[in-house]
Amino acid sequence: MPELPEVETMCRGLLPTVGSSITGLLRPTSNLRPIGIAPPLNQFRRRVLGRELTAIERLGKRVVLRLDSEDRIVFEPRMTGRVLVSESVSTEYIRLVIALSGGPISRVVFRDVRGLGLVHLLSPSQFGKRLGPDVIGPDALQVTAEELCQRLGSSRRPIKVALLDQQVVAGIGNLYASEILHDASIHPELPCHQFSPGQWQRLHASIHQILEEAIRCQGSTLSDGTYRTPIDQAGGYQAHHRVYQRAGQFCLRCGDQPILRIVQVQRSTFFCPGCQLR
DNA sequence: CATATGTCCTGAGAGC
DNA sequence: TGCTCTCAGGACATAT
Repeated sequence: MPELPEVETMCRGLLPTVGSSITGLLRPTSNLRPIGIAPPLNQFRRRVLGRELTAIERLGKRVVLRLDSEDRIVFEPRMTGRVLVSESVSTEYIRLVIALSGGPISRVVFRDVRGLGLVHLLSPSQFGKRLGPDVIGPDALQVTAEELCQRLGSSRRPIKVALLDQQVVAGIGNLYASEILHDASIHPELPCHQFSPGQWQRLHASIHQILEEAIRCQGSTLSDGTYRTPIDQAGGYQAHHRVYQRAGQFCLRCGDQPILRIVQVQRSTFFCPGCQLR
């Protein structure tokens, strides 16, 4: 499941496309249900053909390709969406191909097994309305401890639930939320309004610590193998997981409590009852 | 307004 | 073996 570190890895893989021009937009014929592409393919193609890529940016868990027309192509991988630049990749589940010329990368592929992902072409005003700062919170790598406290200090929600809210802070998903809270020694069910100033500081430090390390490892490739880097390699951060999918195994920090799995908002949360006190 | 729940999707794995 | 069932969780729509 692509969260901030995985999407950052996708963006870095796409960086060499800056300066290239779009020469084609293809949707492989298949029995696959077409994933959400807006506007419809013909109009999409008309607006992007011949355009130059001017920047690759990450917006929370989305990949943004800026064009010289100021339109933006936005990849939203959601659960199983993947961005690939590799030539030698299976054609299975490919939903969209962007052909390029004038640079080292000749095609960008959006592949998605479950098909929950989306690709949008947005004008500047659409982009501002749908993905502007009122809709998407500050990036998890930019947010300060003070901002976290401001945004959540009066919320009654459990911290794990609040961290998944992209309007609060952008980029954290289910996997890294558990890892971050374990690193910060904060119980996932602790309501935000009960936080001490020191806990906001620790949370902030752990957000940075965990996400930066996961980026260095190029993200987490889980046993289902759904996420891989843009050149189709496995990430490495799964070897660093301390709680995620480790229910029943002893905590790697305190060593005397087994990791528990609970469910919050219909999502699994993993934590150590010894290290993460309420 | 804040918070809670339902929905989409397909492959993997469990259980019989 | 082969079927059915459940689960995984992004973002958004709808409900309380």
